[in-house]
Amino acid sequence: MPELPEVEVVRRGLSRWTVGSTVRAADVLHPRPVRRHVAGPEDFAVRLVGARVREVARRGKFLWVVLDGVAAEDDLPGAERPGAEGAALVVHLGMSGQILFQPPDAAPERHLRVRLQLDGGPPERAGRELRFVDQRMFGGLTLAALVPTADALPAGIGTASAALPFPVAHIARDALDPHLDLADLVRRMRRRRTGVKRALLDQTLVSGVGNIYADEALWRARLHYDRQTGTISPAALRGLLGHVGDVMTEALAAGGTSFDALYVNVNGESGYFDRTLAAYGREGLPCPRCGTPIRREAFMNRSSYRCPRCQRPPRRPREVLRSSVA
DNA sequence: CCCGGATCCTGCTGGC
DNA sequence: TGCCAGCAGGATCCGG
Repeated sequence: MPELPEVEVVRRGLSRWTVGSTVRAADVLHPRPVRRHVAGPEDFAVRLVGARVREVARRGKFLWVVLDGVAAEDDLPGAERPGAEGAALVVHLGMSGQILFQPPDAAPERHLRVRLQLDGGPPERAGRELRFVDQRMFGGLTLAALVPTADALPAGIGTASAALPFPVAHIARDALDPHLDLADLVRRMRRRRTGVKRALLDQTLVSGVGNIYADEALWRARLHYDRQTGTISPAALRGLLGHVGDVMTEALAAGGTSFDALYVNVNGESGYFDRTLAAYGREGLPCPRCGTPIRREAFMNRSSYRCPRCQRPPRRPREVLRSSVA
């Protein structure tokens, strides 16, 4: 389940393998992963051929490959926006997406969806092809124009440009972005009339946080997932966001220590970092802080893990009281 | 505009 | 042994 740290590991691998290379051929084996490319799989493949990789950037869980020489850039989504310039291949891993580099004659993976043949680039990487493998196909690839952001700061990690791909333009700066405006984020979170975990998972407030790291940060902050954001002090919210950054930084370091930075195990065990998790996936196991068994609860059509002692439910879990009285 | 629930996908697991 | 419900969970869409 790729969240920010896993996606950043993939970004670094992609960058090392592809910067400077040119797409010789593109092959879409299943239409679904390119569904966001409204012009269709054929258009997607045709336009990529001849494109050259300039850099690989990331914001939250979105990756994009900045490309030179994409045919008919003026037709790409977002190209009509004022100041739009250039093109990018946008990659989202969804739940089960992987980027792999393989010899072209290697047996196709069971869930191989898209393959790109590359020419040039780093000499020691020559001859490999890029493969997008995705079992559940929640993720995908698309081509889009780069559009200006509201300010002149770099748009994301790995880019010096202030432009974002059109489909990424609504995504907030992520928890590890040095240009994240923490005070503004705290203000916006407190204005929301919703639970704190919902707010953490809202990619338009702060991006990159998924179910695992949300639960871990809430455990560290001793907060229940359903605490209304407006009832949490600014200092406590800053503390929570500090834990979000810490847990992701630690996870990224653990991913970086593994043998092959390109391999992210998204279907099986999380690998190195999962031994460090305090709450997520630990139903019935003792809380590392107080020993109380961790509880799993259904929340937002998924699971939340918390310590029932360290993370007490709010006194007024919802706003139901107010509306029913009124 | 804001909020929250439904939806899309496939494969695995566990209960009966 | 087979069948089916439940679960995994990203982003997006849509109704209130």
